[in-house]
This record gives sequence, structure tokens and C-alpha cells, in this order.
Amino acid sequence: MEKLATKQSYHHGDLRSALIETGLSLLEAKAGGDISLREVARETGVSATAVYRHFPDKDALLRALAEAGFDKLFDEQKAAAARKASREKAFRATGQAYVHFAVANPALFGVMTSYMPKAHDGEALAIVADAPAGALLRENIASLLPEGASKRTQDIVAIQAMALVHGLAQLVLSGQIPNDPDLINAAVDQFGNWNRAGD
Amino acid sequence: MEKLATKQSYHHGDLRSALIETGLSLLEAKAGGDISLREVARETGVSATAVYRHFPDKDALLRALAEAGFDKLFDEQKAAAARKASREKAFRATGQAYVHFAVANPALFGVMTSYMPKAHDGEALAIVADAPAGALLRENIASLLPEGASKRTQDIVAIQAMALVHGLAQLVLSGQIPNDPDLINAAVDQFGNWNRAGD
DNA sequence: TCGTTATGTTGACGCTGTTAACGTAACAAT
DNA sequence: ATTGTTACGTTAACAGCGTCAACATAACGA
Repeated sequence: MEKLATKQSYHHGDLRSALIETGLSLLEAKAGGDISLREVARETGVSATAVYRHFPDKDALLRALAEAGFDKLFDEQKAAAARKASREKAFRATGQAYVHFAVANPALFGVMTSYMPKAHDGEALAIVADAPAGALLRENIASLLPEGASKRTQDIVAIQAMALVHGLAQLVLSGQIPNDPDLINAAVDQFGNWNRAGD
Repeated sequence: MEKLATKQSYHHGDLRSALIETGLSLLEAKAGGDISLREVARETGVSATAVYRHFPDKDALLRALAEAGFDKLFDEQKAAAARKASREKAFRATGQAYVHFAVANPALFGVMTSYMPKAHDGEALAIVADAPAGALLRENIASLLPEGASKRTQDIVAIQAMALVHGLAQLVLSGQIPNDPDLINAAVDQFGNWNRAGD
């Protein structure tokens, strides 16, 4: 006899998902700064140590929040790209979506920053190895470069694209750069122009 | 009757500087992660609350550490630039020095990141308003661009340069990009090339 | 029905940043 | 030189944190 369609029974009813949901909404509310494990538990209506039945430690909880954040970010990037006709415009749109996501979700983005995927062995950029976010980036990079561009060139361009948008996001969040969409979009757009020069 | 030449008397003898020095060396040792106020006090051989005679709170202590870090970074950037003949090479060198500093001082760089100068009113990039680090960047940007480049163009290029190196630093520190100096230097170098295309 | 396992609770630990109350050393003025 | 004032440092305590050990209970499989 299921109690709630969205939960899957047991004592609380999928406490794990509930904790993640609470964590995300706390990060929304907080704007900047940290989140505490006890706070997430309290807000979920459960004791602090209950969390340890679903996550080995606070780190694991934050990692789960980061993953949820990356999913959300990728969704927004796909949506932004889908609105554009050309591949180049779509590419720029994904970059701009990255920065705008960071500005719109500063605390969540901060957590995501701390739990990014690590690059392994010969990888130049961890996200590229990750499907499907990596596939999108790889395709876009390839379409911007001359036909027979080397793997190393593609790696460097991918790194630059990622560094540019990530750096922009960090700098806007830290207040170094004003939160001016025109300025941000222009900074991202110029990246696309540069690679056209090599055509 | 002075006791130590390097200290300036009173109970401890410039506890403020001692705390900053301890903090910097703790950040060196820690590699990654946080530093605690009590830890700094303990390591300096003083009670935790003594810190409050010199800093209103932990935030202020960290801010002081960040400032010391920016001084160190700027010194290294100047040294790297001085070793280069052309202005363009010097410009690249300052960018590479930024990333290398972050990699060499991850914990300190993390603190610096949290306490960056904020951009005011119409400023596009806070650091540019700051002498002398800003002057160096401004000059280098101007020399890379066509003669009559607009202020907005200069702003955008300055933002991109800063975002690229800051993003690279963050991504290397978070493990997204491997700590490969060749790859990092190449990614920075390509930025200089792009602007040459507009000449 | 019963034992096992999954899930949750309470209580405690050492750590943190910060405040209040209290000493004490140095200086300025008499 | 003494005294009053201020700058500097101390101890004690608070609430909050992440985490562990011990205990309780609800669900499931035999």
C-alpha cells in the first residue's frame, strides 16, 4: 500500500531524495555561503544522524547536490542551444547559459565548483569525457575549427572555452566583474570570433 | 628597549603580523581546504581570542591573508614579465604566472578567490582600477589592440584575459584540467594570438 | 511468527567562531 | 614617581558544527 506516488515507501519515504531537494532549496535561499548537514536534516524534519543512512558523510551529500546542479545546468544549456539556428550561435548560447546559470544559482554553483569531475589519464578536460554534456561541447568545438585540426588543437580550444565561461562566472560571482548581461555575452561572443579568424 | 628587531614591542610584539605569517604558512602546508582561526592562534602561541584585538572577525583575518597573497602574486607576475623582451610575450607571461601561482599555492589562492576586490559603479573589471596591478594589465591590453580601440573593446578584452587565466587556474585546481604546464601555457598563448588577428 | 535488516533516534565527543568578564603591561599626565 | 587610562592578552562559556556509538523500531523474508 503505497502512501505517496512520488515516494517509495519505508520509514520516511525516500529520505535520500528529500534531503537532496531540501539541500537544493536551501542553496537557492542562501544565495551565498555554506550549507550545514544539520540544517538540511532539520529542514527535512529528520534527525541529523539520519542523513548518515543515505550518505557516508557531508561530502557525499554535497556531491549529490552538485550532480543535481550539473543536470540542471545541462538542461538549460540544451534549451538555450536549441533556440539558435546555427551551430556557432548555439555554441555561444551554451557558454552564455553557463555564466547565467552561475549568476542565477550562486550557492549551488559554488558547491558544483567544489565537486567537478576530475580529468583522468590523458584527458585534457574532464567534462569532454562525460556524455552527453561532453559530446555537445566536442561537436561544437569541431565545427568551429578548420577541417583537419589536430586533437591537441581541439583540446586547447575546449579548455579555453571552458576556462573562459568558468572564469567569467567566478569573476561575476566574486564581484570582480559587474553582473551586466551585455558585457558577459560580448565577452563570450568574442571567443567564437577568434576561432573564425583561423578559417 | 626593543626586544626583537623584527617586532615592534608591546606584549607580544606585533601579533598582527605574526598571525598573518602563521596563516600564510598554514595555507602553504594545508594544500587544500580551510584554515581555522583557533588553529592560527594556537600555532602562533596565543589564545584564540587574542586574534580579536587585531581583526574584528575571522573574515578580516582571511582578507588580510588574501591581500598578502595578491602582493605575492603581483611580484611574481612582474618578475615573469621582466624576463621577456616584447610586450606581447610579457603579457602572456603574466597570465601564465597567474595560473602557476594558483597551482603552486592552492589554499592561498582559494582564500584570495573569496576576497577579490569588488568592481564599483561603471568599472568593468575591479583589478583594473587597482594600481599598480591594474596599470600593468591596462598597458598590455592597449598595446595588443589596434590603435583606436574603444574603451568597451578594451574592457571586454581585459575581462576575457582575466577570465581565461582565472578559469584555467580554477579548473586545474579542481582537477578538471590536468596540471600540465605545456597545455596551460598553450591555452594562455592562444589568447594573445587571437587579438593579433585584428591588427 | 520470528529473526534480520533497513531505517531512524538520542546522547555524546571534540572542534569551530564569538562574546563577556577579567587580568596586566605599557604609556601619558601629573 | 604615582596614577589613570588604554592597549593587549587571558580564561570561561555559548551555540553550532560533523561525526560516532548505542539504542529503538518498522518492514521484509523465512
